[in-house]
Amino acid sequence: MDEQTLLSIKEFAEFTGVNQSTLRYYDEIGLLPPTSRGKNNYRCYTPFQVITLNFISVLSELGVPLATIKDISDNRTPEGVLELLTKQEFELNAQLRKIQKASSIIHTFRDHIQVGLLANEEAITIQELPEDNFILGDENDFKDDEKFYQPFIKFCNDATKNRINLKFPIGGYHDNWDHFFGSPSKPSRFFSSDPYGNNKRQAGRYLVGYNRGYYGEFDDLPKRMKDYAEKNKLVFKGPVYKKFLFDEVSTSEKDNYLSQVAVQIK
Amino acid sequence: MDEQTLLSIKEFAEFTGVNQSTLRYYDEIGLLPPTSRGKNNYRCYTPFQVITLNFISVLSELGVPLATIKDISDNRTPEGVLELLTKQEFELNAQLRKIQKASSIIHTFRDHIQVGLLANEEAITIQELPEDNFILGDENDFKDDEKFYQPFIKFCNDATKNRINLKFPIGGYHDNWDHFFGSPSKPSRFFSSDPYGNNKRQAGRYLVGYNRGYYGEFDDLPKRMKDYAEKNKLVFKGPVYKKFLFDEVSTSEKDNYLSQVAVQIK
DNA sequence: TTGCTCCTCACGTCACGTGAGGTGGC
DNA sequence: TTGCTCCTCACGTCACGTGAGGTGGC
Repeated sequence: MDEQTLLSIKEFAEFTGVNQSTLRYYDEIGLLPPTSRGKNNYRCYTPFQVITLNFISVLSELGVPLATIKDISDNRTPEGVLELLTKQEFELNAQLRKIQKASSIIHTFRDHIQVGLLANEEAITIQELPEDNFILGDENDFKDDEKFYQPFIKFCNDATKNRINLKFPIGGYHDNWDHFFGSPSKPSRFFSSDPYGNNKRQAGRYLVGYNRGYYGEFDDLPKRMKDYAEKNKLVFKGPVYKKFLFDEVSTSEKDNYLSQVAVQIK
Repeated sequence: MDEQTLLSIKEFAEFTGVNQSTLRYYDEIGLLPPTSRGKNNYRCYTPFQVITLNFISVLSELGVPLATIKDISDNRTPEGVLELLTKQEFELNAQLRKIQKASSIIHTFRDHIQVGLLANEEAITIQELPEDNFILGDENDFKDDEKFYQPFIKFCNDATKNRINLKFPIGGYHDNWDHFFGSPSKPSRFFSSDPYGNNKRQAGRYLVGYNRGYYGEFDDLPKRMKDYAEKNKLVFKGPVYKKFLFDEVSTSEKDNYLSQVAVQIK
């Protein structure tokens, strides 16, 4: 093995896309020492170490600790490496599912904000809404004229039990229009806008209104929607859905939260 | 907001699955300070901060730096958050592709090792092999009686140009049987066992032999395969494929590398 | 007194990245 | 002399995790 056929740290880094300082670190911890040292004490790698390093970096990028990789590598046998790889394929599937879940969470939030930005906030409008999945929480129990902190805490508490993933946006649900009109800030239940949820908001024509203000503040929106419905001879059916298009996540000012209220029309 | 409706750090950690020490750290860097401090200086969180924290942890788990999250969060507007999320959805797709690529690399290595473990190393056998994708490198140029270090370095050098991902297992390719028989350790080309490659090893009947030893050491395997073919009146067609089932990655001893040689039978 | 929950501060850790200061051959 | 590649050593960084030692109310 003459020196011409060995790789300098620069070439080795270029072939593998791994930083030189990372290579020195791998040398330091004994994970991948160069095959030899040339004149000037330069590190020399054999071309085939490209294969080893590439394998190491695939595992490392997947989050396998270097100590684990070193353990296997120090005492590598086909059986041992096979076991690691089998475990990793399993792990990879878990990672894939996690990313897909994160993707759907981000998509749902993005969708909420986008609907908010496109909304004509002042107007009450009739809209054709598509089917929408969600998961309902247990029935809320408002004692006296309590705010919704307690019911919300209960909703969080029961989340695991109800298979609710609290990372999706959360909305309010009223059994029917009269319930909403009577106590607009006290939803019968909370729901999670989980696209894999097994409750469905039907596709169809909805009367939709918006309101700026903190969670539960609807000002005169219930009345404006009712007036609109009476003027246009509309009859409501089914539950009332409240979504918080702008909330904690997307606005710093509480007065600027944007709620959407939707109820289906017969 | 009386203290009963505020969450202790313990409850907050339980609702969100985030460690208490992480919460203290988020407080310290100003990313998510508790709404207030109770008696004893205890941290008190409002229930709705569950939403904020969940959002933070989704982003953080995707690798968004806390400093970036804090920047957006400090001055959050629907437009700003929308922009971040749009960027993140793009990023997520890149992550997905990366994981899928890693998955196929790991699967391919696993497959190589598994074939090696199941192989009857002593025997020359006729096997029905499935179609197999790969990517061919440029033609090798062996000067004099040079070892394959130089050609291999050239293969690595040209990898990007040839769209070869060096993270997949690498094998040797001979244009035909005579070339292999004449110089078994000097393949015409190297190839990468990339399942998305656009070269294909045909499905069909192959004569397959194995040999223990370092890269390029085939001992009497060529002769044994030839003898077997003559005895059984087999005629070879097409190229010879050499795979390294056990290599740098799966064995520490060079003498224990396991090569597989396969050539199609008419 | 014991248990429990919380507090702060300091230090450790993982996998590097970033200089600072120096070498050695063209 | 200048440029280039490499070296070592020290220190920084990111996002926490882990104690150690202390408080405060039942």
